[in-house]
Amino acid sequence: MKKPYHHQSIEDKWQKHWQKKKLFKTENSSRKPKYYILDMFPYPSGAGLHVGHPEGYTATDIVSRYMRMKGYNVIHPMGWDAFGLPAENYAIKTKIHPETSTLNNIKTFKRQIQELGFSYDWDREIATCLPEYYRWTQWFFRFLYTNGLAYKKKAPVNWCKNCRTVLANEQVINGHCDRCKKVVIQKKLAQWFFRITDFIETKKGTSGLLKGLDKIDWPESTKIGQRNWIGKKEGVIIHHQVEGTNIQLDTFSAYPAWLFADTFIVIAPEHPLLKELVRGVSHENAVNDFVKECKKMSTQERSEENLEKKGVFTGSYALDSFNQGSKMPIWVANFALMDFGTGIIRCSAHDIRDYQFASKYHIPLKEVVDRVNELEPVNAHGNEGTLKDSGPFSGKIISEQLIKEMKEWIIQQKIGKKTETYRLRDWLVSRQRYWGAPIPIVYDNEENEYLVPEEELPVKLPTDVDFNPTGESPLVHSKSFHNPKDLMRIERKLKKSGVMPKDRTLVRRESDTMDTFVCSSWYFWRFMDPKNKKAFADKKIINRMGPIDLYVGGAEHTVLHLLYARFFTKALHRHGMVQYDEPFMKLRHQGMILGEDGEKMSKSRGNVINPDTIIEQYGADTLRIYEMFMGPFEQMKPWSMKGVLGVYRFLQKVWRLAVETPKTKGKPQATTTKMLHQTLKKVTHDIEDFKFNTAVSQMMILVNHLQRLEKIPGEALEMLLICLYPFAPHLAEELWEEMGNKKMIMEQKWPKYNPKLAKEDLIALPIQVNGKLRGTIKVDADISREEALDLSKTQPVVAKYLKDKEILKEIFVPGKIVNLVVR
RNA sequence: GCCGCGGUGGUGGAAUGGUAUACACGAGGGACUUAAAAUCCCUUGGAGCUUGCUCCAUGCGGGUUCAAGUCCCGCCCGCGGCACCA
Repeated sequence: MKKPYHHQSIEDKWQKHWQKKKLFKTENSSRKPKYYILDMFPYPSGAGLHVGHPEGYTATDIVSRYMRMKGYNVIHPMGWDAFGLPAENYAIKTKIHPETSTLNNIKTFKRQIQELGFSYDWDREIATCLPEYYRWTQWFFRFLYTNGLAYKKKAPVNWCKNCRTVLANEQVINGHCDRCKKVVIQKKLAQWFFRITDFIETKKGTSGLLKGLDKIDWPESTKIGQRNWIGKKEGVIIHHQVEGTNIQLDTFSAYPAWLFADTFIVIAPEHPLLKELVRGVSHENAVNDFVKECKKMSTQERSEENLEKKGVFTGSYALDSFNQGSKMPIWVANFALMDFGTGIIRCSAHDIRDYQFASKYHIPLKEVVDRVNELEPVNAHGNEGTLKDSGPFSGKIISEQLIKEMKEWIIQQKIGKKTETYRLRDWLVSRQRYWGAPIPIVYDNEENEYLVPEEELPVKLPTDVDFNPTGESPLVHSKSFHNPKDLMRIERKLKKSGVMPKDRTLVRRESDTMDTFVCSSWYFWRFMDPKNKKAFADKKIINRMGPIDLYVGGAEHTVLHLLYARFFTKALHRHGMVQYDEPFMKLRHQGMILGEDGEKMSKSRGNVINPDTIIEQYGADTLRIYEMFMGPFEQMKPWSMKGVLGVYRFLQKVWRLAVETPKTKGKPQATTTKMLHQTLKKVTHDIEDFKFNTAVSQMMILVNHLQRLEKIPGEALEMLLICLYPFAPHLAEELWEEMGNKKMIMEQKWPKYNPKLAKEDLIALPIQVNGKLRGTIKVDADISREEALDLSKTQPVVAKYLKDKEILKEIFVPGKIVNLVVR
């Protein structure tokens, strides 16, 4: 009876069956324990699904199917991160409305994802660009605003001339736009910010963005990435009086070892105190010119590594708090940055940058450590040397302990205080773009801002817009967006509630939209209660179904998305809306899949693999298993068509085993039973540890074994199919049915392996002499020490090495090894 | 410069301090076949010779240990992140 493995019809059959019967629908009311497994939802790009997507999705699908068999109520949803620049840029080029292209892309993505047979509950599908979703994104804006966590500020912002929009700090890579790679410049604009910095440290019972990391199961490198991004530095602030005035200048120091060496001070050109420091007309002119020159430069130019260090003397001196009686000239310098420390720096010969600056302008320097090499300035961050000319610290060797003492001394002497600085800034969320959620704010004739009342949400995106970027949001010129009738209605409501004075009139809406990262900062809650019309999600439900037990996605979201989602969770927690203050309990990243040439897949290189082609030729089950078998989940790895074929052959082998090999009802032989339990054990542990590649190889070992049998015991086939099911659900389901089972394989319980049966009872015990392998003996696994040693010594291959030697030491590790140390 | 990750056969990779190279790919040989494909079986880290034994191999150099791919110290190389950071 020959019947070929026909993957197309099998996969089509089971996918239809699953969908028609809604077999993966999750009820929030289930009595089973919940387990929430989430993929980072994709941006539905025009290019369609990338082979990198199914890598993560297969992993979560394996865990989902496994956990369901273990008796959990698994919530496993999928949706679309559907707002964003690419759709808008596409609209500019082709005049196709972003909504049209996005919905089209979603269709393609959904088809492709469904063809891979993932067990998503499609009744929970969401798309962030739909009004019923972004209504709640706007609700979150209201929530943050109401609680003082959203504010508008005129600030120098990162501006991309090409995209004609503001970018968050996180979207500026080396001074270049994250999207178009063009140089980013600074521009002063009124922008909306979220107060994420209020959540860095633990406060009011909500763990901070730093502390919270300690209690979650995330890759250590990701935690470190978040800590670095937050960039907490503990140090001291030093106070200085400006000579002849009451002005106080504060400088920051993270490492106070060299403070006695400092001889001059530099201040950032943007610093508000600068004006008050300028003395005399000539200095005033020079400073004004210099500030103007600095303003002309872009961030990129100003942070160029070998930018010429430039500065101008202000005419003022600060009194040195360390060296009594000394005066420190105050300079404006282009390397002093307003957004680090206090914007003012104490400078010394022990910093290469400061040293170069001082040499150029002939500013006197002082050294507090003897230099080894006269030509080189001592590195400021080195931690070697003995201090001299350093007040009470002269003669002491620099050490962690000494730094501590110096900090204490500074506080005692009242010349400074302890402080922390952070790299993290508040999150700039305004975007001068169309394809995003409108910010729910209106303005009156005096430019006062008001929140759009909740019942007026969603503030819908209009369709009468011109996409060509002008630097203003396309919404500015939309007539329907600023419809006077709507504004009057909102005005009446605002006046009625007493928020807005009677003598004013609303004139316009806020026409900026929100950063798409806002939409993706809360989507995991919407999945829990996607149809809710009264709230973004029911409070009881988000406490019941959350937090996310397992979150899987690319490592490129190490900072941005993960930090923002944590911030949202903490904001809700602080205001009593949710019981947990971390959203993602366990996080794993999939490694990037490279092209066959070992390079990143890209259209221009022509090394892109289309999942559709693989599915058509080899089937979804092959693609799924291949991507798991490629290598360690989190590791980067190149694609191999030959490898795909190998997996396909494996599945065909399984097929033939089940369909062509005669079955027997009897108990499997001892060796087969052993291998079954070993496989079950390994697959169980490997799924839980995300070691899918070795789980697959163990199943291959089992299949190779079974293939050699004349008849295959039914029990063995059953167990193999159960192990295989999470990986290749279509094939497993089909063969399960083929075996004559009435119930589906997905309804089976995940069997517990028998540790006794999984254990080998006869082992090949290696015998070493002086650590070198000299032979192995077949023995009982729990052989005694004496027996093992005796047996070892009498082995001819071993005895040869023991002849005329004195045995110094006998090592026996039960079940592992014998080592005889001789001389 | 700082932080993180990695370096094992021809290739992807496996290995709680305990037989390094599982599993897969590729290659070679054989069976089946008129032939090919498919399938199955055998061989496959390197070197040497006396062909079943010896030596050498986990980026390099040291160390700890009865025993190191694994732990420690010092380097080299590749990848990723941050960086005029006071």
